[in-house]
Amino acid sequence: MTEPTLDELAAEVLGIEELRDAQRTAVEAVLDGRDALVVMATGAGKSAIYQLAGLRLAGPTIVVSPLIALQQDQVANLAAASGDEGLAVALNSQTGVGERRDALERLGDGRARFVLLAPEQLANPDVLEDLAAVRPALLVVDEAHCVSEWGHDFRPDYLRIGAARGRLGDPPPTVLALTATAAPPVRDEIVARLGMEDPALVVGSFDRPELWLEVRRFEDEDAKAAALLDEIGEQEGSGLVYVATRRAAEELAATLVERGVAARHYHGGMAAGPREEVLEAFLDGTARVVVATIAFGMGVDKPDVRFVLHDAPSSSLDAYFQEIGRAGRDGEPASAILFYRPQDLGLRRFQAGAGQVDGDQIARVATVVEAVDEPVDPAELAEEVDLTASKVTTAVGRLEDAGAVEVLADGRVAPREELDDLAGAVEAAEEAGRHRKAYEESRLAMVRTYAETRDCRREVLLSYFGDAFAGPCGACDTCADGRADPDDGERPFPVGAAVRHGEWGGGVVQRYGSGRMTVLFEDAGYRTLDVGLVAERGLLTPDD
DNA sequence: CGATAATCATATAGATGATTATCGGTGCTCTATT
Repeated sequence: MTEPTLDELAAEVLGIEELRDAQRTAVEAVLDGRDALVVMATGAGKSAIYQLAGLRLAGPTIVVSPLIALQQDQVANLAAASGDEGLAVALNSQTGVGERRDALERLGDGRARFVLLAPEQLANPDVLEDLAAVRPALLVVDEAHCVSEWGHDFRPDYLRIGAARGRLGDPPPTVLALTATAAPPVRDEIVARLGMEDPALVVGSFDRPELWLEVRRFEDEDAKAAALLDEIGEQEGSGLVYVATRRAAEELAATLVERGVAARHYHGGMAAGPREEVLEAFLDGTARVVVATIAFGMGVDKPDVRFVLHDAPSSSLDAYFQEIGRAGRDGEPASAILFYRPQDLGLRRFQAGAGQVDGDQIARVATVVEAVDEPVDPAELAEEVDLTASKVTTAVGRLEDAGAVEVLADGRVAPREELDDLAGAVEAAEEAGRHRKAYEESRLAMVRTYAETRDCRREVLLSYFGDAFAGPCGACDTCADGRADPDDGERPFPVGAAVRHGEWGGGVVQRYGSGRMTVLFEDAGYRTLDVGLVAERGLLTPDD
């Protein structure tokens, strides 16, 4: 009996008529036992990659997914596509004891091929042991940008997936990371944190030509609010409005309802019931507009979203691109308009910089870890040093970055040799914190660049993701206004060139525009320099 | 960082402006109660 080909498997089990090249490349890499990072636009069939690879591999596939709702969707999708109700199972805090035992049994004897879970599950040594026992062949990290976006303070178990992998078998399972949005430094971090070795990098096209890109600038808050309301009134079809606070979501939705717009609000402070209800209403068109915080969106696959408006800039272009990417998935024209006030970057700066700890707090945590003979539980640590759990998490993360402590698979914190020099370790941890902050600042600066550019917006956006798109695109406000400056020529280094700066170290040229060039430095993040000055003063030299 | 709520000072009773304090976004899991 011959094995079915990938195409046959895709057609018969998953109902996929034709595999795209990128999908095939990624599946084949994984089947060869090679780690892979796939960056592909939403809707391009990322799930099919792990599904196909998983069906072909000898052992079961573990899929790490950030939300329980997404895990349930995936379980249901696999069941529906294959007609096999139990092909995929989920493990989470809501799984009962019997259900859990049954799931593991099915994974063990091959009746179930996929298990969906959140990274927090991998922090539980018992779960890890149970999973290792079914000899998984593949570890998939879906929405892999969460490693970088959430791991540092919000959901630290995202940073522990790499360590968990090592306990899932010998040799450990192949790692497949999937995401729709990841600029080069985010990709590098995913690869490093997941401990991927020589990964195959599969990057699809980022451009979404059906999206109209526009930024409207305001100085006055009231003027901005009025313009936003008018725009929502004029837009036709379904749309999303992203706001920065829960309160703004509720207030704007209420104002829209007063004006006769079928609008609802959505944010993370709502109970599960109402949240689900709003999502349903948006999907079936009962709610034409949803006003939401960043809580809304992951896994929302509605093809006919006609507009995504932003009342405030996002914290990064990665986040912005993901949010506007929810429009126009049917390929029909859709609008992405940012209502921009420079002051609004302040709130995002705060939000991106949250989870900062000072030297004293780091020192207190380090002292306790150093003083205790055995690994410490973070909860005890929090009590001992009188800090909140999240502060302790951040402090531990910084110390870990500095190589001074180690977080074990069960979450306990153990000192490393470097901690003997307490002052030195604390200083290194503070430095790691400053580094992180500078990086976040530079990402926010790129949002500012996008908002304030007079060049083609599509070019700014795509170059951020390392795409060599050269404007004008003809589908953004600057191109339409004829403002987009044709590139005036002087390019001391080509895009993609490795350069070195006296203060900021090594970096890579990202893009040119309006007489300025953007360089992504390894240590200092994104920086924009004047091309004339670079040439005149020799600010940059070729590297390697 | 910036918007807003709370408090204070003034200087004589109700309100205005100045200063200070607080808040702001994403979810999992475990535990204790209804």
